Amino acid sequence: MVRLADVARAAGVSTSTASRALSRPDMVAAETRERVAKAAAEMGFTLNATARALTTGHTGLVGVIVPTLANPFFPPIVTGVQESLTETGGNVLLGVSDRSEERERELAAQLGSRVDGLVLVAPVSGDATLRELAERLPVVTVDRTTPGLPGVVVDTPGGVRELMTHLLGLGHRHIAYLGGPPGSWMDRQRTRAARKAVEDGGGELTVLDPVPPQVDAGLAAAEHLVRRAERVTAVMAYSSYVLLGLLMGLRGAGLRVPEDISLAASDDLTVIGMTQPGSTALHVPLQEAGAAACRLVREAPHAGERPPRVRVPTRLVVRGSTAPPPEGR
Amino acid sequence: MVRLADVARAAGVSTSTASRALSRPDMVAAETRERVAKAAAEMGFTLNATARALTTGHTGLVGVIVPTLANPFFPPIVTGVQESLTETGGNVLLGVSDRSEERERELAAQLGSRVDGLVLVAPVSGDATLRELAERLPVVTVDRTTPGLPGVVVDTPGGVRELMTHLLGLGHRHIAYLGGPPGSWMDRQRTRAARKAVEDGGGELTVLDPVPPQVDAGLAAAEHLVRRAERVTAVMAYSSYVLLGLLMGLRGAGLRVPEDISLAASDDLTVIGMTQPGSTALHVPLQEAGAAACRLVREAPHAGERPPRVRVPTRLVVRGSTAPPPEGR
DNA sequence: CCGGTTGCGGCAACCGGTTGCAGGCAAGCT
DNA sequence: AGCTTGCCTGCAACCGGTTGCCGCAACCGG
Repeated sequence: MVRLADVARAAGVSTSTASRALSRPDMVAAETRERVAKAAAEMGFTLNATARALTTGHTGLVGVIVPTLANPFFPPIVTGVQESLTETGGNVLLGVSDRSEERERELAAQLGSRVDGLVLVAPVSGDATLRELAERLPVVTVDRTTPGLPGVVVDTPGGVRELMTHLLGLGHRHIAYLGGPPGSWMDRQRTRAARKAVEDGGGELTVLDPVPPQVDAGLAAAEHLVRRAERVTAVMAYSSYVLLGLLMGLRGAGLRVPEDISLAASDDLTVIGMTQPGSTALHVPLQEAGAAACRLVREAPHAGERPPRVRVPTRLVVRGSTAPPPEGR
Repeated sequence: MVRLADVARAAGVSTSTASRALSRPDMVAAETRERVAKAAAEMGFTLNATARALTTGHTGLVGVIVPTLANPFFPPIVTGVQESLTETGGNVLLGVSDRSEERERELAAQLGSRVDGLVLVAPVSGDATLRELAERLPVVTVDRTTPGLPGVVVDTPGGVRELMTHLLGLGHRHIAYLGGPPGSWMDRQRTRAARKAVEDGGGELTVLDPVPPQVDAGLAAAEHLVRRAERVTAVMAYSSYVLLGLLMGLRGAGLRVPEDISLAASDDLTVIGMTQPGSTALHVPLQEAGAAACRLVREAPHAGERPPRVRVPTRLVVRGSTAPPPEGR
């Protein structure tokens, strides 16, 4: 392994000069700089990032701890961080917590001494633990807030409102929300936002029983819906998978989408844009959320009295599954 | 930031002893060891991974470079590496190449000096570039082989054979393969394997025009299929999305799955297990592939004359979408 | 009772860079 | 011409651990 000292010798300068020639070019005469650069290139030299990190105190790495990569919700967040980091040559040090608090803590400890900051996505640890962690290095949470810590959240309530406004604008008055997962905090948020938006718009919201995020759940709900189809003219499903089931089930019962009934989802997995017709959905800008988190980490205001909060807006993607209700409804 | 020297002082020993007490416990008297451990715990001390890496020469990190995280194919591979690494307290340093050769090279250079080895997933760089890289640190490719380098590949041809054998065993004789993406090397592999398996089994394979991995493509193909439905009794689609389209399209045309026609896919995205009935598919053990790659990297035989190759077998998951053909076919 | 082991702990060099400080030199100023 | 100024460069300390080697003390057997 060729070291900086070797390059320096080859270029006939001291290691300090070689170091400066490579990392602070403006501090070195042009001619010297080029001699060093040439020698480095010829010898295939790269600065050793570890050694560099040791002296400078920062590594250029950001740790990202996610619950899992199996849920399509999380990879885009990682991508967002990575992308934002690329601008400055940084990289992502990944941790997967499997939603275990112990593992999360362990990962934070492991990564802590290698990174410039930590992005915790939907962390399971308690507020106190997180705050303690934040005393040692910059920490930002995503999709969760902790008093005293900077955080990034997606404005789902705002998005739900926009989606409902879209449906109301098309003329729908009887709208159903098929929510879930049962008992989830997020679901309550969505339900509340949906109800308020629909009622403010002069409509009526039917809140169906919450279901798990699976296609069968949508199929079952479709059956249930068919009976009340003469009243409900539009359905918002909270999950793309559920929407898929709904779509299949309603079709199976002979209903047309969107002519007889409109469908929309409050997330936007790839598959949903590929149905026929494409389904209207709430695009959740997870990648931007990741990038925002990365920026917050690097601005590194550690813990402050008014930690910065970023709320990233969703975007309504109108595809073919929503249309005005049938005549006379 | 509390350093080892501080702990040592608090415990009344030298830093060397403190170091050994923490990293090589058996070299130190039990009583001393405990005194150090206690001091470390009280002061909230953690060994600085960067400094440690500098002296020991290994970091405990493995770099994983993937083309993207947006394709559901790749995250499981990363998870596999991560999981295999967890056993020894290692972590994953992630790179996303966006399928750009330049970016890939850049990432390899950046990560190279921070990791103990590199897992390149479906790399786009040429063989020569990869071999050159492998001279500097252990490199393993996944889903691609390069002469002289260790690699992990998924045995898709073997899987396709198994899937076809399953269909033949059910009694199907006229089977169609709906492949793609057009022009892909992998598709040719699958086509060849499928043809051989079906013909060996006394059946007849219809190779449909390759399509892009999208639901609409499946819908369109379904229409096409309906006309020849009296001949073909089973279809293997190369992509879950395509299968989904097929399923919708065939149902729309009044055919029942699996009573009238059997469907199967040669990959196994989450959504496919959630159709009604669940779809038979070839489970591709991406996570195991990642874990295998990680093991290879750490055995670190660098480049050798007979670099180790791991071929991970697929697993046929029989769900409800395949059944014997209708009577008399 | 003595020399030889054995076990434990400390000294100091080292990993591969970075950086504060000071010296050397040439150009600029009076 | 003499002195200041400013630009480059080198010296050496340092980042935070690890580890080869040596010394010391206790313990062993003869």
